[in-house]
Amino acid sequence: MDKHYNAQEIEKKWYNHWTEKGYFRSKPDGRKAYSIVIPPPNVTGVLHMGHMLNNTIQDVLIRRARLLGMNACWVPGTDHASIATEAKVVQLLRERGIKKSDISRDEFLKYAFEWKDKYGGIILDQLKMLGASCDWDRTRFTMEPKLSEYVIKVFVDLHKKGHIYRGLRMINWDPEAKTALSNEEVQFHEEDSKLYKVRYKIAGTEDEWVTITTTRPETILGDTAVAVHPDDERYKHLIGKQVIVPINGRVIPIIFDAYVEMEFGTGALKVTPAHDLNDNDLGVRHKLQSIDIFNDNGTLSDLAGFYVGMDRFDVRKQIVRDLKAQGHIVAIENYKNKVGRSERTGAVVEPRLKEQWFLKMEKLSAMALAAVENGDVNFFPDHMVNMYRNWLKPENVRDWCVSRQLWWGQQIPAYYTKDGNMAVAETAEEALAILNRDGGNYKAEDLKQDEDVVDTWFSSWLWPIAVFDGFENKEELKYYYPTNVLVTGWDIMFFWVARMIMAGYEWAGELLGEGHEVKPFNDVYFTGMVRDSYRRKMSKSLGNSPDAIELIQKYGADGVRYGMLSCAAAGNDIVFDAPFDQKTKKILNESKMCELGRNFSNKIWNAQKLVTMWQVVDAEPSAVNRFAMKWIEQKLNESLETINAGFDSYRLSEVVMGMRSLIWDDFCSWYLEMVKPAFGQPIDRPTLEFTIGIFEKMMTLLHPYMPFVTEEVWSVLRERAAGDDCVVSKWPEGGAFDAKFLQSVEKMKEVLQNCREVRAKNQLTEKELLKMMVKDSESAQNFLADEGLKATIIKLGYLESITITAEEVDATSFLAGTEQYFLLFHKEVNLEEEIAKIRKELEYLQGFVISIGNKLSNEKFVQNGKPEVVENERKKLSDGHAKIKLLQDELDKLVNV
RNA sequence: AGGCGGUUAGCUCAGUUGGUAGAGCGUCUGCCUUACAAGCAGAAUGUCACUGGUUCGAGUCCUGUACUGCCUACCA
Repeated sequence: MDKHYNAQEIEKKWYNHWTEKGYFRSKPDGRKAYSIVIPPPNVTGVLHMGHMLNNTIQDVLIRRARLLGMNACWVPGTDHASIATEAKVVQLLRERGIKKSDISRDEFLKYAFEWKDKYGGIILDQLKMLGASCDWDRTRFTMEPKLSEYVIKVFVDLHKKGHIYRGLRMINWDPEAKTALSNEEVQFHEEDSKLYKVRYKIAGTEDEWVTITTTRPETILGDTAVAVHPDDERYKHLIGKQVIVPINGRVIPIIFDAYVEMEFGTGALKVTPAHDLNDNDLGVRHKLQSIDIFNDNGTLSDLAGFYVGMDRFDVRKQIVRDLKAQGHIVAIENYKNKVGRSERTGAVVEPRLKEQWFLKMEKLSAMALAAVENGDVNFFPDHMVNMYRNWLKPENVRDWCVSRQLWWGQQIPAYYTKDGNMAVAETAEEALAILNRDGGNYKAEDLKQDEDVVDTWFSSWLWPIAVFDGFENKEELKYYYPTNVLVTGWDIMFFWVARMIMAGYEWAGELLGEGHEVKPFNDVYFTGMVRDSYRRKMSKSLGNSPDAIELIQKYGADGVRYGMLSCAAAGNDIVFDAPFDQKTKKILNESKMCELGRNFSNKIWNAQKLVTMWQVVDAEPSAVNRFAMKWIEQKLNESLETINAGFDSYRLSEVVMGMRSLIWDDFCSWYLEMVKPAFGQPIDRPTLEFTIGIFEKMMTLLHPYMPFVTEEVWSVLRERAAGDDCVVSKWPEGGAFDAKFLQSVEKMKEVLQNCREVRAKNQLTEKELLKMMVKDSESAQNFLADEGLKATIIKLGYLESITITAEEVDATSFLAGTEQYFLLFHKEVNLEEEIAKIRKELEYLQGFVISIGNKLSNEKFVQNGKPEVVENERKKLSDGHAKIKLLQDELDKLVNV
């Protein structure tokens, strides 16, 4: 028989079995629903560590709900990820020699869908390898016809309600993708750059100058003012003066505005309203002209007048040379500043004034903030509320730019006429009707639909409603909505979580009517980021993420799941321990954490092997077995309380570690050793039956975390009828346990550990049976009164007998609780070592007793402390004194030898 | 600049209403003992960052400091 558990074969077998049986399918019925919607991964994405963490957590929660008898429904799907996917398709076409600008929108979409059909869904198959128990029949896609319909519907609805408007605003422009971006899609990072000090001549003078400071000399051509602080003594004489812009010679005013910081650079600032957010504000305040000197692709436009058609970064180099040649450069300094780059394309973002569609956020964000602040939606960990609040408070909220100059996405349902009229409607026909309602006489061919599409998040914010077709099917929505929990990374708290809450409050009420909850989920579980050993966020671009599939192949899905979850407290980043190859600097597909998971699978599988290979005999259980059964049942009941409480508060890593300890330490190392028959001997039937029953319960408990190995073990523990599978077994009911009894077993373990230590030190094998003597005392009498416990000590300690004695015993001794134990064997004891050990223990105990004595002699403690705490301290004190006496006697005895 | 975290064993981290600290890994010792060497048995290890306070009592609550991570904004 194999010594090692083989995860690969077994996992595949069981996943197929589960799906064939349809265990993951969910339809509304009389049971209580437990629903989760997956954070849809990018349709063309591949599984990475973040997904694994995220989806394992969701699977754990869903599987447990299923075991608890709820109607568990986990809805999978993918996101069309407009900008990311479009960027990929553009690149793919470029490789084939096709330029996006050369093909039509329809042709482009054809290619894009080809790409989607080819690569879309890979990630869903990978989730299956991980064991994700999604209802695959419900798989959705954010750009499928139905979901797109809903997007258009809500766009029109928001427009009707007056929340959506079109306006000329400063937006973030991605010159690579040639689209606007929302603020959230721009990432600022510190980069090395230069600070240029450039002097502008004051108009009407021969040799008077103002020196401004800039990081972007190429925008000089768009300057329409120079600004200084009104209190700046250096520039007071310039009131009413003008300066001449270098290169193009435009004459522009000097303006005074408190926005300027006197201490920075030269205290003078060039103002380019078209290309900087703050400059734009200045421009508005001082009614300055705004000159857009860039084309959409980042080259200079005709309006720049110079360097037309050159790329902005080439222009920066060239214009510096030219300024230098003309004597305008005063200084160039090295400087670090934060540069905004497009999250998707990495291009440096260009702030520009553009006509875009915006969604007013004032009302929506207030609703979303209230929902979390009043506890309607709960965050785990709860301190995430602070981050959320900070983002959503009114002064930080800006209107959401929802239009994107892309093709891959839902096209904005706005229709324009040549003479400047516009209507927003779900279809062109409706738009035509609206336009003609007030006496217009337009024909269908006169209308042109807006070229832009909506932001991806404008479709994903509907996800919890849309996946249940809530806009048309109220029954499913009523049953599954609100979903129980959303599991996602905190990095998309604003992109997505907040916006789903907004959408819920905006539409769920209308759809469901009075009396139904409108929030999209009860709880939000924020996972941390997965980082590498240098604490960098794992990402594809850094190449510092291990290959998820290879990890699964190496350690089994169970192993990887265990590894990730055992160190993933909610909200905490997890440092994944995959090592780097020192030579190649490449990350290896190895992990100690996952190895532990694999080892755990193996341990369980071996325990199963032991239990199933026993011969059985019809007989009464021995005292030891009766004791062992009583103990493990109560131990399980005790653990179950912590496990359930842990689940309810999403302490998933604590729960799995508790389970490991229960199964490995208590069940395997203690219980199985207690009931294990001697080699070649059979086990009595009641004990075997009971053991299998307990084993099954443990498999059910662990199943959410390690679904495959538990199913495998479940299947071989006994003959099974069809449909009797671990995945649909019943979560164990709790039961009573006697804390005092459990405590006495812990003490028994302590006695046995001491025995083992003595054996280890004296090289005594287990074959050598020892006699144990216990010094007579009330507690010793009580402790050993349990015949089962006594028999267990004899069995596991490899003892010949245990005797309570009042006589002096000359043998190796140890303390457990307040009793003194002696082990008799024929080898010499090492006196010095023994004395040193006792002295050390005495020292510790004396300090311990003194500190407790101080506490108890403190009247305030005795008066104010809780009675049970005080009582406990008294017990500790008297036990301490008793122990000290025993040790002191022992020490005296040894010293006097 | 504003906000939020973190600082506990060599490493990664738990520590849920305040009662002198835990796990796993790693290290060390002894074992290929018939379920398991992916294992078994045992051992060692801490001024709980620093400071002041509240309290009978502080890793835990409050003040401040240092270091560190992240988020948001600004940095011409």
